Amino acid sequence: MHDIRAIRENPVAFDAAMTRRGLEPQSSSILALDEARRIKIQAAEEAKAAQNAASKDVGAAKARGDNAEFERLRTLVAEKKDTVARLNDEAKAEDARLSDLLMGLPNVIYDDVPDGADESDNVEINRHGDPRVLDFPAKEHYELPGVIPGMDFETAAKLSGSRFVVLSGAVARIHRALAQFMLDTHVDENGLTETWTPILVREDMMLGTGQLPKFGEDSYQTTNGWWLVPTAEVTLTNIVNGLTVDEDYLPRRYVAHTQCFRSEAGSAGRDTAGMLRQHQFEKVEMVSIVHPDQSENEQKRMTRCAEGILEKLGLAYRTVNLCTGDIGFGAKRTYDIEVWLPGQGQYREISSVSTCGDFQARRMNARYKPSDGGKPQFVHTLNGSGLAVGRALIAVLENGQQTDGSVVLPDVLHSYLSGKLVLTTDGQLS
RNA sequence: GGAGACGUGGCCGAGUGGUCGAAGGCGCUCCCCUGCUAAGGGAGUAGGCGGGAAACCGUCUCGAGGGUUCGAAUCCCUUCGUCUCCGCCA
Repeated sequence: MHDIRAIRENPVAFDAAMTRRGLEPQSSSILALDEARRIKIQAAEEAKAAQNAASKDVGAAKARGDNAEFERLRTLVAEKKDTVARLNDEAKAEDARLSDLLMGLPNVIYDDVPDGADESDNVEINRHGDPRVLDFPAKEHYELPGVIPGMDFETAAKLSGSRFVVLSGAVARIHRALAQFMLDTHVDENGLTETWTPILVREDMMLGTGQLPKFGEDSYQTTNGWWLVPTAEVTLTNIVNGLTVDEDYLPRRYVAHTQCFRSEAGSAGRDTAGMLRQHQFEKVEMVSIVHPDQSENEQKRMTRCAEGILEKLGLAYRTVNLCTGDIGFGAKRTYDIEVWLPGQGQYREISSVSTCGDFQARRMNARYKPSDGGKPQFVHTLNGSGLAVGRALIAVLENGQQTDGSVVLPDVLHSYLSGKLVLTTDGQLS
């Protein structure tokens, strides 16, 4: 949601911001709606003020016991009522029109976000480790002999359809180990608060974080109106929905390991092999609710948290600043972290760390009360994957592959795998 | 799933149709007094929206939405949530 006052004050800047998003200038239609809305509000409030004043006179007459005057005034006020109701409805309608328009417009992007049309224009800002060079043809994760028995797409298709998977045995264990490792690291070393949330949410929550109203096609909804979260960003961020917290409540740093559900509408045919892109997947998600002055540092901090997981897993990655054509609806800036996948011979997204400024906070009406006693201000919200578990599994499997087809797993998983850090070619841990 | 109760300001808690944005208490802020890890006195203490340079004015908000009424925190409906009892259950 955008600050209508800011648009009023500087419509040119707002149009420039929307243009960077590839949209037409919006300010003239916004300001027209705003003007109409304010006129209606004024008219409605003036009429209501008159009615309220008259109603007091009615009460006074009644109290006095002046029945004739009471009846006369009562009729008079009754007549005003219709006008007030009409003007009020009109004001609400104008307000809704403006709100609908604003809710559908994406966040204003920071200046240091590169211009560009698609992911090829993203700008690399960090790189760690060297892509592993194999002296044999690299396999994709689902081609590895030790993986095949534990990653069953046929059974999943029978159960649920395409873009689902059944994991079993060692592969399922490694998948779980990765999630636990990430969660523990974030809690023990990064100071995030472990959180467990619902994954079915009300529509308002999806509006709050920006999945709705524009991207309903990307998520699933139950018959009674709940939405399955596409990411725990929805629940973790909306924890502060509707709240005005004390300043010293901030920052709030959450991490949760949850299932995520995405329809993947529009990505038909893409990444159909393996478990890179699924309708249901797990993710360890980080969310920070911070004071506006802290959000710039916080994005760096969160990015380091995500990168740290990859470093501990011994995986090569690069971090890119998403360009204007690739960045999401609610973000002001997004750093994607891409892990090297030998099987594909390329870097693929495994984490996305976004700062949303006060964009989501305005939608959620999430504020903090300054310690100095000032008026409540909107908080800033950030979210980042730390990491996508399924993709981390892929990365670990592909990067650990050996000449003989076995897979050597990262040392940090030692305690999570009972010390068995090799996935043998027949699918066992040893 | 069935039956019932409840939802007021930062907190507690009055208020069942009339000048109530809302008594009182607590907490907090400022001032005075006192003079020492006590007490007392006074004032102030929600937010959104609209108008205004500002002071300030108007409007809305007593979980949320709608309705009845000249007028609702108070009556009605819907909805969300909490609690109690019964049933069921991982």
